Amino acid sequence: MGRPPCCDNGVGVKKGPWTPEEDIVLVSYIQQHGPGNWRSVPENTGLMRCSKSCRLRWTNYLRPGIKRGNFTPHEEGIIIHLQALLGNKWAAIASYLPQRTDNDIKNYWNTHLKKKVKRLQQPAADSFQTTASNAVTCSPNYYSPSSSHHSLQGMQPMSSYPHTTCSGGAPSNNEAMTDTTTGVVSNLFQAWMRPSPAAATANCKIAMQEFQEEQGAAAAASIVCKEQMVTCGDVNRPPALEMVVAPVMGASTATFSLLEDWLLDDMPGQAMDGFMGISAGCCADPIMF
DNA sequence: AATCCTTACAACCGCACGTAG
DNA sequence: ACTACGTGCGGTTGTAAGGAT
Repeated sequence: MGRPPCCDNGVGVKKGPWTPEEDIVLVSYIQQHGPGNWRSVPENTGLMRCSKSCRLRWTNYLRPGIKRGNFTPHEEGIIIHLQALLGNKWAAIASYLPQRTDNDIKNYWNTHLKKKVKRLQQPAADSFQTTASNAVTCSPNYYSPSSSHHSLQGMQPMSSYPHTTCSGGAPSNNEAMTDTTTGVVSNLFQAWMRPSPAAATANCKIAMQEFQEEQGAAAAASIVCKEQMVTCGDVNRPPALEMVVAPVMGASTATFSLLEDWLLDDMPGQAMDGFMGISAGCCADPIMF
């Protein structure tokens, strides 16, 4: 189509870090006119910036409601789970953490979490529960409904992820996933976030049904949801929902229980408590939320 | 104290999609 | 149907700050 590169590759376009003065100009303009029509922003404000740069500065830094600073263990857990489920779909992941930008999450993953996960997976590689069909066992955990800490409870993406288009960019390791499958995975993820195990199971089954309708029974058989009674010390925990997501996840090799073990290891008591809603050391097995 | 290396994060780049004309 | 534009997204780069030597 021969679209010219970006806007404003012309002479006099400023690059590099934004100054406070530029920020003020941009924010005050957006306060008056609202975000959008970015092409007109440099023209109307006199900013020597490309429209794209203005948009990025706003969405990644100046936009109200953005949380800055360290990621909490809870946020880390969400990112790790979602990255394993969805791959490098940062915008989709960011939709579950409305206070964080996709850029923030992407940077945090690249600089912190990727290394951590890799470090974890390396020594434990032999214990991966992979089957001949390259199945990956995921153990999403149960969020205790009685706990005020089940932080994922009720959490929904800001936008309806299954309808989000995944455009552009280099192929991720989950590229083989179809849009439908991505939606199903998202539905499953939401399903096991349900506060009550019954609701979680029900939602998972619904997601399964949808998948079956669209992909056929054989494909649907690759996703197994089951209930599981878990005894943890002297505590009888409600049925946990366990998903086995196999071909759906393709080459993804993350084992959630390992990730969770890492989270347990890494998290000091109170953060742990906030994340899991239970005390550490209760279970040697995959953690029950 | 100076230099080199590593880390963290802001910003840029290029591509793809949706849509209005 | 085609084109141009506006925007979103993911990957990559640039750079400042802190740490190691």
